[in-house]
Amino acid sequence: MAVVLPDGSELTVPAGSTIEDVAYEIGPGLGADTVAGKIDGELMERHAEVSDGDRVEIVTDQSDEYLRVLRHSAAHVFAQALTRLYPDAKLTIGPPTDEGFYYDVAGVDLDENDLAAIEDEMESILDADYDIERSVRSREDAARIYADNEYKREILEEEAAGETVTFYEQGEFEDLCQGPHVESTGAIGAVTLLNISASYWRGDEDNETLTRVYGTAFERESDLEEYLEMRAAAEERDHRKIGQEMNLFSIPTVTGPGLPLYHPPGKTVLNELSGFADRLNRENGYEEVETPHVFRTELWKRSGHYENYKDDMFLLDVNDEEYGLKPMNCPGHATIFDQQSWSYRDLPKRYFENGKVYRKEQRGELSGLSRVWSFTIDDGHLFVRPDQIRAEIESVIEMIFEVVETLGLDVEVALATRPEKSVGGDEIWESAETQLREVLDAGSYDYDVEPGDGAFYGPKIDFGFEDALGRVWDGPTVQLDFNMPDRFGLTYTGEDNEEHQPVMIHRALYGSYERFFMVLIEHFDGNFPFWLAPEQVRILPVSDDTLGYAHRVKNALAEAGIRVDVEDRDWTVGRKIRQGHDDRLPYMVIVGEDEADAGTVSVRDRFENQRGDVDLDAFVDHLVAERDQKRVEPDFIAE
RNA sequence: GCCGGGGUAGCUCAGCUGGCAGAGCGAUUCCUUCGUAAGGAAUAGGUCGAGGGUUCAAAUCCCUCUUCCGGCUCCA
Repeated sequence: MAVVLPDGSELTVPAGSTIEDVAYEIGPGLGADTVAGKIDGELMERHAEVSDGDRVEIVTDQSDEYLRVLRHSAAHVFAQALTRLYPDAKLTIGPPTDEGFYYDVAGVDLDENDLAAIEDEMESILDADYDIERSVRSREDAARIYADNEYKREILEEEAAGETVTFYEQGEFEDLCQGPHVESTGAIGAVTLLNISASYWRGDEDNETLTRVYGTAFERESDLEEYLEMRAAAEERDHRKIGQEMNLFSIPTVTGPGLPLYHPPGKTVLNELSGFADRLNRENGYEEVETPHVFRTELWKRSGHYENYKDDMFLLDVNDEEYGLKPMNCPGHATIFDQQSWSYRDLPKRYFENGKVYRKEQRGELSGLSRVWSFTIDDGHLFVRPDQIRAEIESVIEMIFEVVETLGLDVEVALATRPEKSVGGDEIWESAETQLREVLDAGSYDYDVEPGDGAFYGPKIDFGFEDALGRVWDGPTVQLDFNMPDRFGLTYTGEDNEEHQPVMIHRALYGSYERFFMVLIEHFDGNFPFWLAPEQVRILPVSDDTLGYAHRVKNALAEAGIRVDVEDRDWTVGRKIRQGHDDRLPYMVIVGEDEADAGTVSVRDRFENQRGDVDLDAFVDHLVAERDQKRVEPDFIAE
């Protein structure tokens, strides 16, 4: 039989060959270095058998996947150390992740103070350099070994397919595991435990709570140090920290959880964002509407939100009648559409609202601006004929990419399909999902499919952004909805003079302003592009003698619509500059006697570039252009 | 909602094996009028998240609540 190698060539090997055999077939050096392999892209143990036609890739300590293998082994080292210190601990699963590994355990009560001792034990296991050896046992033997561990027995029963299972041994420790692993514990150069939390057995909240310990491992100590420094740097970019430093927003305890307050500088940024969205909406034929924050629950019974999300809504009793704060804007917009009759010639109808919504999310979920109880969606709802669906979705995706590219963000695209809890028939869902998929394919966008992740009323395309710590959050979205128009009885008159049902498209360019703000703060580390910066320019007079000229310069900039202030505190110039950098200003303007006499300014940007003897009008012209073109970085001095 | 860790001056934090509530920054006042990343001095500033308990005595120990953080689960 033959397997296909990464370079596309075919290699003939005897039937029953393993990955390691394939490697030896390629060359004895490679065979000896083989740690694991990939069959059709899936990471496998090096003893795994290959089949005819498989795409086979050899993993050595030079491969990208090696780190994953090493971290899996590090998880075993953790388990070994834990078992030594806590013999009653029951191991469950301990996989590698993108950043490191975790191990879920039961039967122990750990807190963060216990990690240091476990880490010490792990170090000594690395030093001991135990060989990591694979062994094969019968399922009966394995079950006997795990007589006291119901979790491992459950894994044996449900997940181990064959009559035999594999174990990996290192020193006195062994663990049921499919591998692959590194040669010996000494191959793991550096290991650390990061934090401790809870998880549920098999990820089901009805199951027992397990203790999850997160850690990471590297080949070299220097790599670990680099990683820890990176993490520390990422923490510095945390939007909650920067939000405080730049006076953007606060979420005080007294106002209730997840209810952010925007301070003037924060609101300034939000206004710029909504202005940008206004322009895009106007250019794309949207009409702005406005709806109240509270409605009769009757409305959400009609839309289906009440049935699905009643427990997460803020409900009010008003004169013995139930009202609720709006968790979504779409029922309001559908109702507006329903207030008059429409011809097929009127469609598509595109409504838009910066609509504040309220959702009583689970308390443990709230986090800065990324998960909140009150947030504003730049919410658009399109009422379209079936033949208009594709063009409208394409247009929305173009608008989203205009935002993403203007700001230089990285975005992940995902198609989310029908969830378990959903309304509407099979054909409707099928058709909706197919159309979204076709648009994505036609535009040759890279995207993942997330089965079951759609909204209850329809499938959607989600656009995700990473925060400073690499967590992905949903931002922009396009959702196709055949169900809401049905529930609201929406119609238009067709060319045939018959009544037809329009299709609804829900869309948001930012998602929620709150979350998008979080993404921007962390992406730019608070160093907003000029057009977004709360304070765009600060004038620093060298001494009080030039305060008057400083104000004249300020007025000249303010007249051009620049957000500008004069630093008039009794400080040295050095101190003022220091503060200006701490405040993340795009530009500072220093004015002293020389500038006052010449009618010029001295400009300093956030990159510490400076240029003196600058003509004021030329500077203003540049700022206006930089603002209007939404350039990402201050470039007056660079240009 | 679940597990773990936190909440002390406007901000960042120390104090928490019980014994007079602290520092730096910021603010205010005074001195200084300064040329590209922190000039000097003085002063003010606190219901130690809230409530209850133990104690001669609680920021400190115990309980309840609240809120934040890290994960888990959830996310229209």
